[in-house]
Amino acid sequence: MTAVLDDRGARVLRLVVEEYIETAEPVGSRTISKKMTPAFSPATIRNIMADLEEMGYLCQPHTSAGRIPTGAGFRYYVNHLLARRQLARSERDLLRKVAEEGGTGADEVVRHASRLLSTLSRHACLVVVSRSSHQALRSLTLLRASTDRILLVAVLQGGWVQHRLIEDEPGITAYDLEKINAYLNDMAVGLTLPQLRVKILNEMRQEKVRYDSLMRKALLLGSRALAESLPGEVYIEGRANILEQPEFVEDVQKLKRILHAFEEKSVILRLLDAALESDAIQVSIGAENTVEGLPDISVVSSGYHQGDTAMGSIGLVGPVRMDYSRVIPLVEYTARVLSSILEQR
Amino acid sequence: MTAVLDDRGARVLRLVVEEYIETAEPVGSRTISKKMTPAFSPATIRNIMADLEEMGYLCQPHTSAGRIPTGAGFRYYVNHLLARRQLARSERDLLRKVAEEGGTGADEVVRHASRLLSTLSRHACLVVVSRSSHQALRSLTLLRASTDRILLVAVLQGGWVQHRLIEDEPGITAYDLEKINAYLNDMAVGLTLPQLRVKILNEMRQEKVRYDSLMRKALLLGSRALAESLPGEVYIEGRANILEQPEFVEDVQKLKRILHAFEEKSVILRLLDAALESDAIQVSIGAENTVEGLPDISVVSSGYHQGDTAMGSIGLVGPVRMDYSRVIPLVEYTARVLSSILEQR
DNA sequence: GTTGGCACTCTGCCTGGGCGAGTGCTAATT
DNA sequence: AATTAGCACTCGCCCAGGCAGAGTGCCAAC
Repeated sequence: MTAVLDDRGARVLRLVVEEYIETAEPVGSRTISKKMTPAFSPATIRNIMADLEEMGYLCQPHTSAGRIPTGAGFRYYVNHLLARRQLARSERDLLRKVAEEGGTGADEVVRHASRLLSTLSRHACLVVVSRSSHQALRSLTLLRASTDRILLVAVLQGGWVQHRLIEDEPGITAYDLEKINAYLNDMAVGLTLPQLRVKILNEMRQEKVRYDSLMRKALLLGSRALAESLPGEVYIEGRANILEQPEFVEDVQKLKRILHAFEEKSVILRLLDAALESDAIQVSIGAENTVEGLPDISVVSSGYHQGDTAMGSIGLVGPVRMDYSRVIPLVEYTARVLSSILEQR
Repeated sequence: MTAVLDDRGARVLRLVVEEYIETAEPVGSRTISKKMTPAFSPATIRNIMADLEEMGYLCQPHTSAGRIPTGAGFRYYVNHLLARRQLARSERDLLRKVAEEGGTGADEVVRHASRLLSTLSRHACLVVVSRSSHQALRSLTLLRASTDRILLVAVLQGGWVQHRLIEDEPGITAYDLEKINAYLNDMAVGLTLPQLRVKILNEMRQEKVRYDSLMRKALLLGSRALAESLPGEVYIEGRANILEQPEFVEDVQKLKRILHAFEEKSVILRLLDAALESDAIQVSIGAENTVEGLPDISVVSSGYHQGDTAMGSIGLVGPVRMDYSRVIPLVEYTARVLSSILEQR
């Protein structure tokens, strides 16, 4: 699979890929011949291209059209041939500046960055904000929301706010609630949500709890609130950008599949899965991603973090024929900016 | 404009519209002739259709094709000819059942209903949850979110929760915050947010406030938190459904415009504007809506409410050639279910 | 190893003719 | 006076055929 190419072959492959990225049309030997330095005649190029085809890097949509890169071809290109284009200073500044003005809440910042990234890249941008099980609690408050519902508000390290409604334990007065708040807060602050959950379950087994009905209520409410882990948030910006890609517009089936995928949170999560735990950039080309039925898209994604804890991932979705040399640095830089902004809070 | 049709004309118009809704193709005189009871020959139908064209209800895409209804034709159909189809009992039950299981928070319920409506109708469904200026506050709480930020949590009548981060007034201790909470809560409960805002501004002018620094801080925080009214929420479900419509698929420009519109909150708001304050169903056909540049879509929408206060609106977006006889009752019923579910909390 | 030449293949595009659907008009019919 | 049959006409659509262009593979020459 990973047959190594000699210098000439690599150059041709690179030119074919880049030409194809630009035009979305099969690339012929003449075109490459003109672009090569040192120049070779079309005939020579044809020979080389035939070799590349044999190795599985190129293919012909039909006899006697030009060639287009295969998935493997793109993969080789990304792994070995990619000249990572520097972002223009103006773009870097724009990204940083706009992202910094993104709003007060951490969620807003993330969303803002994603919108910006989608505009700059002209691709659809997905973001996952994983409700981190690593963020420590800064405060935990229960409020009465209605006669039979209580609102749990959790503020996490770094400006993340979560709330959740829980069914009420009957007979909790406002006064009780205050006590319970104080009690839970004492227990909770500094822990992560999963840690808190374990702690609560442990406490509940303690002897003393049996005799203190208030404590019992507090623990019950707490355990109920944390029964399911808080779900992550998913944002998508720039969906309309997928219509900029001729290969999607020409095939409505693909369009449908992509738009459908965008409506399922679980699918998005799987698309950005790879990037979640790592800060390195992840490139999934064509069928490489873990989602069945989307063999025509590439995902370029990166995790972002807050201090030491992974917070989520951000990524672009486009056709296999993506301009990786531009998209990769864009995503990389955005993730970095995001991390650095989040760090400051 | 509103030229009244005689019985025959009305029948032909109705058949043309319904046929066109079904097939998306221009409708010829022969087709109508076969469907009419009592039957008329194609020639007669042609005469009638020519009359309808003169009145502006029909038009021909080109000489010697069949006819398609104009916007005015659809309008006349909706206003005078529409046989409102009953929803199947199964659909009604499904809608009600699923919507009732929609979750704990009011937002979740709304979102759920919208998702369901989009599936049943096979159109894109928009919902606006207007952060009502009519909902009374049930509680108002300030929490420390970080060293220089405070979190405002507002619980409104009926299970709506809002939060917002505000910049801190320096030097507010946890103890202060508790006092401030008690003070603000006293003032706020039972008022709507705009009312509270006015009250706060009034209080600030009072003499006594000058001498009580805590009160001053409280009012300052309050006024800052309410400086901008809380924005509404917008949800869109079933975007992929617009690809089910041949007229959109065939024209990428339309597709782009629609998808772009879906990415702008303000545009969505304007699309559902008409329905916001009224509980009656609103039908905007083609260019009738208030958004420039979307002359090809129809919006069928209805407000929903909670008790006596309007909460927002829900609507379907599709091509002008929508099956109004089905879509209208669907939206109507969903809005009603939504209102009744919200009432129970 | 590289190149020029050549025959071949395939697509895209244009053209023209035939077909079908639909129309408008007029004259005949009821 | 309303309806209908008949007829000539107009388009859009589909298909076949032809042509141009781009590209290929192979072979022989450099």
